[in-house]
Amino acid sequence: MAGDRRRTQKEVRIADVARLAGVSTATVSRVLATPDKVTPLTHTLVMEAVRRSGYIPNSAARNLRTRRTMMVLAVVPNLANPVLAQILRGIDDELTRSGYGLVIGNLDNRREREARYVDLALSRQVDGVLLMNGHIPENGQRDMTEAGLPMVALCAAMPVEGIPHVVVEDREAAREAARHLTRLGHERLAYISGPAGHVIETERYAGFIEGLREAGLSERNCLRWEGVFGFSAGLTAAADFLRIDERPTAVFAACDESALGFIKAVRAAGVAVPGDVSVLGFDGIEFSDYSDPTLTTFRQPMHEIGRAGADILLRLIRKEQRPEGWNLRLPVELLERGTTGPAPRGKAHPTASLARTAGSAGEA
Amino acid sequence: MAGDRRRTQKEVRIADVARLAGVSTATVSRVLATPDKVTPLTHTLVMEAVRRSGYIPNSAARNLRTRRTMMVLAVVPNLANPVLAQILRGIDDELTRSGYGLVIGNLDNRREREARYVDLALSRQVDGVLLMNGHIPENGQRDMTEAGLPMVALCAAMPVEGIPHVVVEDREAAREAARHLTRLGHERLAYISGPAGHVIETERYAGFIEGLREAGLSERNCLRWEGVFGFSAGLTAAADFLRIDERPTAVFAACDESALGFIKAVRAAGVAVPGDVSVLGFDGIEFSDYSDPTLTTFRQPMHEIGRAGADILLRLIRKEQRPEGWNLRLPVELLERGTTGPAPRGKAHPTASLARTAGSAGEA
DNA sequence: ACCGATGATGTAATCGATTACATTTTCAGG
DNA sequence: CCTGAAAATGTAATCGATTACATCATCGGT
Repeated sequence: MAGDRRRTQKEVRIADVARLAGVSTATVSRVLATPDKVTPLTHTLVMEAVRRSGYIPNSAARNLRTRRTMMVLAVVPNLANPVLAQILRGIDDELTRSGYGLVIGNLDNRREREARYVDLALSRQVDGVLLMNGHIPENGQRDMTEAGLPMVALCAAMPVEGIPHVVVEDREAAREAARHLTRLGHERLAYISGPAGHVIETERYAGFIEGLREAGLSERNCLRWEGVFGFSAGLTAAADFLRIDERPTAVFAACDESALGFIKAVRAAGVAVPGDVSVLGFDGIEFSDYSDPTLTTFRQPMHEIGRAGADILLRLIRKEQRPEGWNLRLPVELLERGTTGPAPRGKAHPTASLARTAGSAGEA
Repeated sequence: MAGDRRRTQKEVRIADVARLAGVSTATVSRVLATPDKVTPLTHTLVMEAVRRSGYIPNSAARNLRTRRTMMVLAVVPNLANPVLAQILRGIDDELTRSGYGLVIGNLDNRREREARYVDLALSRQVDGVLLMNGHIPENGQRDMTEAGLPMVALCAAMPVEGIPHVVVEDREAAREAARHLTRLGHERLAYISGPAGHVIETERYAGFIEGLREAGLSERNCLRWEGVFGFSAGLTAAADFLRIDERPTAVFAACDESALGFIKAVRAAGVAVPGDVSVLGFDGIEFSDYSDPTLTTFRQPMHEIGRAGADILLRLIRKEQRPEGWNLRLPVELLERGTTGPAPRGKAHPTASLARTAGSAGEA
């Protein structure tokens, strides 16, 4: 009766099971962990005791002893980003297959949030870390490398050596973007960037310019609008676009949302897509196929990025010898859809009526 | 030299810090946990030792002793769903504020995945659970309630008593949907459902029918297409729609993706939205404002659902007395945008040319 | 100058599993 | 039937923190 009231639900410990089964705790543990090291009889005995008592091992105790938590931390800049969400699904798939759990380290685009996840990792609350934020998180005092925890970078390679990464062919894709657009006859282009200085951002821009050069153009033919990954970048870019005298006839956006934001805003102002301006996205999010017109874009293998990244991380955790293929560069696929078309011909200002900043400073 | 090689990175334990600072482990622990219970001198001494040694408490040990993990599990049907992603952001915000971490239990729409998260919860790997899947997860043997863990249901109330929930006014909203559409003169309606039997699904349908009744119609005026939460439901619904003789003039979809899928498919077949058919969504995902035309829909307070749910859970974890407001029904807001308009008048078949299943079985 | 209360610190038990090592059982081979 | 290796099981140390309890120091009040 005494000491009875405070535990509404019984806490069953391994010792209870052992007593119930008439064996030692060691044997119970073995039955659960290595069933083949145990007599069939004891096995059934113990399992029955487990069943009857409703025993579930306490993971804190287990983690302490085994020095493993079977948990992985995924640090993402923004949980709500559809690309990252898909990558997380891929990660989750692979982790689940190996019995690992997923802890989300959502930065919500605020870098100061990293500190918390550094602590999480360094306190060994997880066995490994997947980084999708393009750099090593730090908390002011220390950074994540200090723990000696297995880490893998996704989407963007790390600025330091020794961390395997899974990325896509950003540069090549951007080059193809330039090829695609110039081939359609576009000569005045624009680029809506992601966050300045971001690795993949830099890659994509560089690739785009390279592609322009190949086509006999240069970066002087290409406007650059600074932005973030999101709709807003497209909106502000569009605002500028509409203000411009000699408008670009093709726009390459570093992500689909920017592209879609841009399209919405310019169409609202009467600009036709792709009639007046072609728009090319990047990512291939599900929604890009449901806009009107459907968005021409590059499809990233999002699920596979996550899956492969998690796979590599698990191998690191298991301390497998580093084989080839610790670094992956996955290809992307150009989806030619409805928002790109031939450059408008003839007049320099396809939408001259809207160009308010200059009368008609035309050229050809 | 011996035993030196296997630890590339030193594992600093609390005892090391204690020795370095010339105090006991208890004091070190106190400095870190309850700094006010300690002399300023010892405080600096210990902190200095912590700094010098790079000590970080081992969370497994701490969790074992304190019986807390400072982690919360969120069970979601589908991580990539934009509504759930936004809710997760809200959850994360609130958890972060209290120093809690977030473990994701992604079901990926496969119910058998629940088992794993039941184990996770029952093994006390987390301090509480947020359920967004509309029922109590089980693993065949046992279900989540057995652990006596704090739980809160989000989006959908639980079929059992005793679990606080945060939901939105699904029924009221659906009634308003009916009101909105009938007021525009629509009399032949259709409903694209979510997964059959899903709580919120049931609520929304019931509300919609109620609304129709109020307008003097009945469920005989309303087609019902079974679906899931996603684009595909809209596509299949559209396929059926296009096949129909007497087409509905207004469609209410249980989620924005279904609505958008429907719109894409019918427009591809030459049906005008909202000219020939009005479409009303639910959720108010970010994209719904970037489709063309922009989607008329109900905006859920997604972030707030997550935030409030996490808040309640944290209070449960802290064993606060149950005040009022453990159950929340948040309002939704109708966003009247571009996909709903007056019912097409005159001919019974606004798009008769497309109705291939019947010649012209018109009426009015 | 002494007492008791208050506050700071130390000692050691504790959380609940895993596992190294010791012990017992089993069984093939002589 | 005996022997020794292999297999099964048991005993107890261990993981690394927190915290109850014991001890010691401090200090105001008389």
